[in-house]
Amino acid sequence: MEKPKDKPEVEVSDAALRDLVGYNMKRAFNVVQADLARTLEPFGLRMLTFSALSMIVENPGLRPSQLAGALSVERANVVVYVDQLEEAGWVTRAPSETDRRAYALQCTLAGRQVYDKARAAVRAHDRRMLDGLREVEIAAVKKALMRIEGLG
Amino acid sequence: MEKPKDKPEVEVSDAALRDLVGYNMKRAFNVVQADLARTLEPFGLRMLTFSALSMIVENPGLRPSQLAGALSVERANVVVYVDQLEEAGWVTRAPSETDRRAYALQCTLAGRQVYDKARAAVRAHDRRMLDGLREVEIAAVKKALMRIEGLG
DNA sequence: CTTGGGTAGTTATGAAATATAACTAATGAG
DNA sequence: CTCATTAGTTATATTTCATAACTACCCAAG
Repeated sequence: MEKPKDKPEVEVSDAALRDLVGYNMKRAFNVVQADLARTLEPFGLRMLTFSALSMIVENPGLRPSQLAGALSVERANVVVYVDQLEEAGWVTRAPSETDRRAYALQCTLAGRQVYDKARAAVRAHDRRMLDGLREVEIAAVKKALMRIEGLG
Repeated sequence: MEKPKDKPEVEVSDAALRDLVGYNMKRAFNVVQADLARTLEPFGLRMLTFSALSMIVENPGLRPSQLAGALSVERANVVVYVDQLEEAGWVTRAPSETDRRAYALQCTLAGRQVYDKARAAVRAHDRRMLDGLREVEIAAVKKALMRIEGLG
């Protein structure tokens, strides 16, 4: 049997995987995720705490279980996000008027201020990620992504 | 001060996040990842072990450190993937001819067979994810994803 | 040849994200 | 009132991924 040669200098090919949109999506998303984390870090936010804060700003009085549904995460994990946002003084847990088990999540003035700044930074990050793409291409990407999401 | 109302029945809006391509990408990728995991599970493969196997099939004699670079993961994690592939009898660690520290990764006949079947299933999964999109749109998505990846 | 800095693979470990199970308190239908 | 269900929480397990340190080895300078 002939010995297997190793490839110390030759370029590694991933052509078979490149065919797959999922592979390209994972690699692109890794880049986006890393850049977004760097973008949010100065604000003391992470991807999911920023998303949660955004949801609370957009939907005042939102309840944790609704937040879990909107973010597609478990209720148990939402507790951690809200804890962090509450400790930072950006979100409050007000008692619900209609259900004594539930809370109405509200964002504070400080929360609104950090959100506005973080949102501007995130939008700049998003534009950076799309740099060099034409509007029609961006639209195609958004449409495709939302269609894919709808399959799940 | 007026009491905060909660929103027990109203639909939760994520419009601010929907503007961001990164948010749409994360949600779409979650769907893709879940479907891919279901697709690979019957073969005893996961996303990264399938990717590793594909790389080894495409690049016989590949070395673990090269595999780490190609997959953008740490060398230490590659050990785990190769361990799994080796235990399943799909990949062998042959001694390198040129460097006694290194291994030349080879896929076995059984490895090639499971790869061919898994690859067909993954390609079907990929087509399923793109169902309803036109060729031009798919091309735009691929181009955009590769461009975004190039920023990292 | 020898010596020292760097590299390949491995191991052990830690950090972070995410999921599961069980608990308390409250709701709401019958 | 009773009881199955739900909201929020807690504790815990799992998984993923990165870091540090180790051995064996390579290689180039002296």
